Amino acid sequence: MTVDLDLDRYLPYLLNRAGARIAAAFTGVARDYGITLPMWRVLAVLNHHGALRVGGLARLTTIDVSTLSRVLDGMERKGLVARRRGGGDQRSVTVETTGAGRDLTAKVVPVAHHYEDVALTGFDAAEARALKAMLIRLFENLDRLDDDLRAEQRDAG
Amino acid sequence: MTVDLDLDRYLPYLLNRAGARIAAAFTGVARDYGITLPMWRVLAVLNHHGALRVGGLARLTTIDVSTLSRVLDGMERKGLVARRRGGGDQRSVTVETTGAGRDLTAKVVPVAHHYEDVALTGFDAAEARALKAMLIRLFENLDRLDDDLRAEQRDAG
DNA sequence: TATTGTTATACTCTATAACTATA
DNA sequence: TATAGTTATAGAGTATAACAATA
Repeated sequence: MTVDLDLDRYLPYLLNRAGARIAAAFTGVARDYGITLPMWRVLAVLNHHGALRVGGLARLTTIDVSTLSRVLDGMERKGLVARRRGGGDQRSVTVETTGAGRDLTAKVVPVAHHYEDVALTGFDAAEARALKAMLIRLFENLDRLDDDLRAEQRDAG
Repeated sequence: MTVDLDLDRYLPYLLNRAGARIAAAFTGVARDYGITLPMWRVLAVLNHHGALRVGGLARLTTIDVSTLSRVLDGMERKGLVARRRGGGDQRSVTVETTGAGRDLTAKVVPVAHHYEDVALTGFDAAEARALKAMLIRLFENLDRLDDDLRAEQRDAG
């Protein structure tokens, strides 16, 4: 080891490895149902939160707005979601699932639960809870970091 | 909520969100040093494990072999790594960092540590250890799942 | 015959910026 | 002027399969 970075205990590496594995597994599932992984993320978020504006959907799916716009194009072509302008602010676009979108979601959700169960094999309920709580704290810390970086750039620019 | 999938407690979602955030942050860092995130992953793995064959490097970076082949093309053009054929099996190609690659790694590692510290703000040492241990178990469970799926496909095909 | 790695190809995602419409 | 979303575009990653060389 030339420089001191112990990958086996380096959080971003461990997070990426686990995330890549679970994403790869679910990419296969999504394909079985004729969609991509980002499309499944959109369906899952809409299922949980109901109709959302594009910006909010982008934040909740961690998909960039411009990328999401194209993902939604594809989903509209497949008849899974519908976009409508307005709802107060006429600049905004609200996205909601169609009946077909909800049907597909209902089919995939049990598989999603199964994969989570497999991932958590050997974890007891308390451990699983603790893991999820820590992932949430991690995300919030990084969220704050993002804000700080933006503030620095604003001050510098 | 139409179907029962509580995203706020759904592990793959939480993992993806945290992973996406940390990847976005580190994509910016990598760019500051003139490389991409996958290139940084390659440098970090080579730094930790020493010279590796392409296959092993692909496994340890969670980058597909064919994708990695192109990433390495770019890194060779930048003079960060060198490939050499052989070392026993003449089909294999061994990848190692150059002096410039090691210099760059040495510059990025402190930043990597900083980002880990920020991500773990508010975690005590025991919590951080527990989180990392659980991420490793998670990965191993999914690894086994991957093997099982491959076995099923083999049996089916 | 199977495996290692590269190459071809086509597709998806990503990121920046320019643009339209509205606020 | 600023914001919401789309579109243009170029690039980077991904996946499958075909391929060359070696085992």
